[in-house]
Amino acid sequence: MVKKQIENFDLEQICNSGQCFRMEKLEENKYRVIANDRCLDIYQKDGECIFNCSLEEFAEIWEEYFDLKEDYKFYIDQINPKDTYLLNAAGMGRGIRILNQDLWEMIVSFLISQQNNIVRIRRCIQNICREYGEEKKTASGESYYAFPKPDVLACLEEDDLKACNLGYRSKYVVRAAKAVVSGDIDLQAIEKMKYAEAKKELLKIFGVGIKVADCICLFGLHHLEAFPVDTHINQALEKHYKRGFPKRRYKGFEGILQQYIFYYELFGEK
DNA sequence: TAACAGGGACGTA
DNA sequence: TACGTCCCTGTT
Repeated sequence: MVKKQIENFDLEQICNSGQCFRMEKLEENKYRVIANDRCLDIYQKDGECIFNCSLEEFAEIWEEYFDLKEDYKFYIDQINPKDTYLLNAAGMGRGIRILNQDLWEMIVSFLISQQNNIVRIRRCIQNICREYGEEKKTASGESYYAFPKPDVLACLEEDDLKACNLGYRSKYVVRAAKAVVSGDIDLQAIEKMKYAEAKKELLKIFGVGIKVADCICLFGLHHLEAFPVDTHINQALEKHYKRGFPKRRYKGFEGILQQYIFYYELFGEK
């Protein structure tokens, strides 16, 4: 067990921020996340956090995963004091962090996300993991499923994932898996690229458009300058930034602010 | 019951 | 650049 006091870290907010589809609230103050082929339970109350793992595992895996070495207050402090909308948004979503998630998992997750709602995205991914992911056990003997690797999904027919509720997105995922296995898409190479180049490469994947590519860059590659624009963000920008969002002022961490805006639009009181 | 929208992207014009 | 279409589910 690892006990920590952490600023700007709220699991409920991260859960609802729509960047991670394999994190769930088990009960009040208790959360579970599956990532890196591992399953972790976390207790959080009033800023105090208890990670149910060894100190070694925390240092090697989860500190990085939850981006805990980054100082988010530093970014929030740079918000224009006159921009009350953004201040309010960041004030409400200040516990959000951009997780360091697996690139392949993010590609699949956001292929599925298009024209889809969060509840169903979660279920789709759950179905895929149960059907094609490796079964694992927690220390206490509970079983869970890892995210299926590309080579497993590459063996499928294009429509096979319709059984997992993906609908027309099934062929996107299967084709992406085949592209990774064939070498047409080189994940390790993409991980070394800068934002612009990585985005360009991701756009080659069938089913990946600009918005999805930006989501993958932000959540799967930790390019904090990626600023995904979906319908919600678009509405917010039209309402509050008629002259455009001041990306120059916030160069290099626009993606963090995007998350505050997104979260505020979904959960903030109007 | 039917219609509609939901964190888009593709193909065609 | 614009528009119809793709699949499924929960909501109205």
